[in-house]
Amino acid sequence: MASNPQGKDVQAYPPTSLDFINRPNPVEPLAAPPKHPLHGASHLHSAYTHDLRRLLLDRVPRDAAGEAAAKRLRSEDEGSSRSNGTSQARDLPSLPRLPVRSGSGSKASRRRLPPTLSGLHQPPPDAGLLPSISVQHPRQQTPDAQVSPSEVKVAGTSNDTSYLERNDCSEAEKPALSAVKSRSKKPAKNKWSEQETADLLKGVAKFGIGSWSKILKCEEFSFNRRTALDLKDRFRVCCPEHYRKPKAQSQSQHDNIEGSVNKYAKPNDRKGASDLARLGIEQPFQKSTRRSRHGYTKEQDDALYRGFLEHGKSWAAIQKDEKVLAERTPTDLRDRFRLKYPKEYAAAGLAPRPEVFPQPPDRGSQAADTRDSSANRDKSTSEATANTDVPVRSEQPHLQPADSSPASRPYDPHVSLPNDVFLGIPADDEDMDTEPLTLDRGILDWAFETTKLNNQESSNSRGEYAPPPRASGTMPASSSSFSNTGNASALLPSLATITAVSDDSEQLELPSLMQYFSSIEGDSRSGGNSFLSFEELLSQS
DNA sequence: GTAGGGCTATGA
DNA sequence: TCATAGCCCTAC
Repeated sequence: MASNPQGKDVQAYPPTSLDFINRPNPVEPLAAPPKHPLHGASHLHSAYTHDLRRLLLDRVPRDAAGEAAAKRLRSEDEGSSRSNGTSQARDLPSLPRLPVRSGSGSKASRRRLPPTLSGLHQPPPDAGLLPSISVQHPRQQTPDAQVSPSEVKVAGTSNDTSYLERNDCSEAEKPALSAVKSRSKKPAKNKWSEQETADLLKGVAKFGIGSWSKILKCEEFSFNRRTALDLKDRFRVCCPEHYRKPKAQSQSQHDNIEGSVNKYAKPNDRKGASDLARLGIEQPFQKSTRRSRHGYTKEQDDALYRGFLEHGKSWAAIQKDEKVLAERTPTDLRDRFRLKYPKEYAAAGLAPRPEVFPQPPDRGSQAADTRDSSANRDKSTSEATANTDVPVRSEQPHLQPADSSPASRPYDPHVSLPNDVFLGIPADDEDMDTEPLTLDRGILDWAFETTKLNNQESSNSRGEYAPPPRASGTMPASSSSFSNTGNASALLPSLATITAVSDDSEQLELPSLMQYFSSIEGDSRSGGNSFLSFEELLSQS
């Protein structure tokens, strides 16, 4: 802590964005002086130098509010020097004010999010100007790389929620995750074009109803990011009369099917015989040879369980032994038992059922990779299930799998929630009242690993924060390391804990992304206590 | 015959 | 459009 000529303490580092964030709430001032978010050194918020204040005012856009603030400052300066000559007013910065909810009298005690955490899973608004911290594929920033404004905009408004698709969270964290997901997960509509529909119908004419994957893979036809499921759904809309004859015994169900078709299908979505003829489809569609589905009765389930107790996993023996299961194949029985009694199934040393989430090429990026990783995940969950004797599927019925879902994709810092609560992008204040912000757990891995590293390495005995190795240039893979490091999950606060902060003065202190940026930029100061200020970030861009 | 894992019908 | 679960394919 240095001293200015007036003898007052000033902070020993340029103000970072987090300093502005941690400015006391004008509604509910902090009882304790704020600390630096990285090394915990206290600094007085009222100790900004006059030069800094002038600098900040120069940076503030000279809109009406900015002019008013400048005028206010000037008048305060003059007034204070005229009146008592004290430097108190001079030392109080007149920074841009935090937004204060109008008419918030009754909500003045509204809980404030720990600002250090609230934006960590979000890139800065101009993230495209900064080097990638992607886990697996860091973006190659060439010196002449130009980022168009539209690209930055896309990064800031993406609907991608991959950073939310995690299944390694605790039960307490799930509500928070689902809340954010429900807020941000809104995939864009991908309407079927006439050409796509024509290709679909031709494909059905060629391969038959139900061969959706074959149609999808056939190079003869082209589809815009469709899955086999999409093809089936589209065909059901276009040709309901060809798709799965409704159950004869239930006229109401038949009505429902027709009703649902009419509900969603526009008149020109329905394809009649004339439409098919125009596409060169003269023959009726080949029906699927697939057996129709039959739900299991309680009697069948009981018989299956009984048979398993007697014959173990000899499904054929069970099928022969239980009359009520005569219509099922041994594999059917295996499938049902796997689903209905996962615990017993795992106890028999069998792998749990794989979870399938078909994705179009672009949504899943690389289908082959998805499947490979999905298989790996299944193996790992199988081992976990066998070891813990806990049915994985029944424990996590609503979670997307980590690998086949977007969760498996690397953490992408260029994907963010549409609002940044502290970097100036307008935020929906009402949402903030009811929905917690979430933090990508990968950052916690990193924090934990870094802390551990600092404790181990005596070279940094002053306890200073050490940035990640510059050579890697990547953030640590989050899901695997976190789920496998029980220590990390034990030492770090759960998401629920973070979002449930009730004491306004409590703020978790985690390493800043700014620090990381400075390290991968090769800043020689990165090992010390210097941090990139706004000025430096702007100048580097 | 069984296991692993993919495909797709069904209904919301 | 999606989640669920019954059905299916293939390797061993």
